[in-house]
Amino acid sequence: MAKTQTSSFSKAKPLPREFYDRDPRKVGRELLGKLLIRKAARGKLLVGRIVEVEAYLGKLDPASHSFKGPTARNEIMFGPPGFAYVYFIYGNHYCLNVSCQPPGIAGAVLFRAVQPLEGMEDMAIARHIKIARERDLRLLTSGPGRMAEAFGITRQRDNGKDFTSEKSDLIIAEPPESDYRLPRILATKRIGITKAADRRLRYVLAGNEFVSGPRKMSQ
DNA sequence: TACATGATGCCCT
DNA sequence: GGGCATCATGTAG
Repeated sequence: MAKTQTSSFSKAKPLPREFYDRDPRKVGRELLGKLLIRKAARGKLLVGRIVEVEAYLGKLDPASHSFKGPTARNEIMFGPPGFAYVYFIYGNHYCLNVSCQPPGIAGAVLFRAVQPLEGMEDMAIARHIKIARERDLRLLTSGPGRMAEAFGITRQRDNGKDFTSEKSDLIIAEPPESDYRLPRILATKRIGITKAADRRLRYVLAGNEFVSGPRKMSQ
């Protein structure tokens, strides 16, 4: 592990708006392997490789928050693609999504887990946990609520943020070239929903340690 | 104004 | 594997 003075991720450029201007199923699959980057205070970075996402298909999808049409909470999903939709759930947790498809058409991809690559110390502080061994790293970002907490995501701070702006402190970028080869992608049922529960709209990187919940095809 | 619900995680068996 | 904390939001009244 070579320690570098400046992060190899500091020059990462956000993916363009067009990337998100498509069906959430396509966006979700293609987000796997990409980097979620939070530019924190004093030039510090939090970086994770996206390993698990779920697609939500707006008015075509009873499980989507936007199924019944726009409200104050979900309006971001009805706006332009590439913006953060953050919601609070179960009285405890925030979950991070990115809006997809053109204005007027709701759709989103939920980020469920990333593999931490940089800023693990700060993530551990944000999560209020200690990392004693390698396998504890899972506790940082495996699961949507954990991941959001590790990255300091809140609705107040991040809802409506533009993932595609160079000025944004929350972006998604292509990993540096040659650094990574994409594994196989598995499509499984989504987690924790009751409506449209049989649709395989959860996408995970096969065999990745940091995927939350089932890592194989369920039935 | 009241109430039911939930795209979760943690702790206890 | 199961129970539960805890509150923003939507919907009904």
